[in-house]
Amino acid sequence: MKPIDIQEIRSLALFREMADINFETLLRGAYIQNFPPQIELITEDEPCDFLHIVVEGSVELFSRWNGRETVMATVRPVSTFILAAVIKDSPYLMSARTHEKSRIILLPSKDVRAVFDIDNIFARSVVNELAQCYRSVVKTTKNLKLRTSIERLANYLLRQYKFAGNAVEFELKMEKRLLASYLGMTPENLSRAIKALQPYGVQVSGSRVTISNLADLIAFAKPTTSIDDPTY
Amino acid sequence: MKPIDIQEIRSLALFREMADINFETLLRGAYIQNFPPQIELITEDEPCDFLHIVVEGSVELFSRWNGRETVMATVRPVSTFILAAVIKDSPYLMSARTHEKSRIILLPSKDVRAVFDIDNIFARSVVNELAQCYRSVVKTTKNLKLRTSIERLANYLLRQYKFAGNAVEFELKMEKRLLASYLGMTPENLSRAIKALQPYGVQVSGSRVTISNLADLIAFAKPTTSIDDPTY
DNA sequence: ATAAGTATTTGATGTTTATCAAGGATAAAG
DNA sequence: CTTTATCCTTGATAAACATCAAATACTTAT
Repeated sequence: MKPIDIQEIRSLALFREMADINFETLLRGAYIQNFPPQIELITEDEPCDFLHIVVEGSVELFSRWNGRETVMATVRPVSTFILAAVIKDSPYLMSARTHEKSRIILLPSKDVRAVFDIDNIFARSVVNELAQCYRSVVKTTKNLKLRTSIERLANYLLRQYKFAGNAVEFELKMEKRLLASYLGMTPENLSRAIKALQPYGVQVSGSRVTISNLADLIAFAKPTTSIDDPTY
Repeated sequence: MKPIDIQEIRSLALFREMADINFETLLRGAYIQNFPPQIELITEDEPCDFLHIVVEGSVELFSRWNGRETVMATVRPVSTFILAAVIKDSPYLMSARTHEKSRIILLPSKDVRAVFDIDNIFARSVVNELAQCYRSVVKTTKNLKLRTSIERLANYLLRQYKFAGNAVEFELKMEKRLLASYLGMTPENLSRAIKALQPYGVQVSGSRVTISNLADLIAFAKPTTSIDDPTY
């Protein structure tokens, strides 16, 4: 593993404060691997063997039922996924596949649990991370139950606007097909939803988004911290 | 507080294994209160002052946005709610109101956090509880994104059937209006969804549910552990 | 027990969203 | 630079779901 990777992982909130010796224990058992795009890394319902950390590229978390499939989240560097399954030693609730070519670190679950058992600082970081994850999924549920698909898109664009440093022009971070699934709609309806936002000052050409009338878009989207602020 | 209540709380997974002295610290700052039905106990976006424990009655967790409202969960004795907000010292993401007349214990957030800081066993219980909560909301999201409203109802009925000890006759635990909101549909559509399940051997009269053809209902609902098993 | 109020059901209708089919744009591969 | 494949868009249609209004069934209070 490259020293630069180790640095980056160590700087994650989850690992930042733990004892050196325990961090080293985790690293000793760690694998690092490069995966091509579209490789299924983990599969729903299977036992949980590793805590995954995306170092480069990106990973989709998705779920299948009865022939249908939905994107639950996209994980970008540097962050971990499926911590809850690792801690509870339970099967995965979601599948994961690389979207782009990705570099992934695999920490054996039992090492993570062993360190969790002896390092109280790490245990506290795990609590914070899980509380964060929990709140994030609650926001997702509220978003799905309280808003129409056009409203979800409008608020998604405003979140991206903010993420881009209040830039009224930015690039979509994923293909529209994936974005549609993430937002809980079909690709066809995403196309139509984009058109429906034109009167509120949104232009999308390819992956380039331009918000020409921020005030109108905000008035339509009615964003609220308790759904749309990821830090809240 | 009655000794019987203390017993029950102590027997919750969250408090079962912590040191006596710390449990007593929590109790010292605790309030217990009786609330009439339909009292708003906590309000979304407000600072989080207490960890709540329902001892008797029931509480709805719900959320509002733009004049709409949705039921996120129903909390029944004996269990806690809004642990994540307490631990992160963040505003509530959901509102809560008593559904029936309820007895609620209030543990000041700062006491909970103080004990969390010194009692590692308690901290580990918090992790387990949060991981559980997280997985539960992920299941909710999958349920909403992958299933139609009739499918959600069918699987809900099967979960209740199981919860009632595999009884093909049982009572709905909440009013249909609330159930509809919980399942992400209108009351009108819940009525129609119930009718739509008649061909699969479901009769509902008032709050009494009878499943006369379990095999057919299962074949239609296609339940899966990774969405429908609360212990998974 | 009766009346008033609330919850549920039903029918009619409208909106939202999905599906299917086809055409157009874009990107990767030769 | 062209071909091929993939993705995206558009239109037509259908299904799912919401809304409104009215009727019926429950509850609750008197």
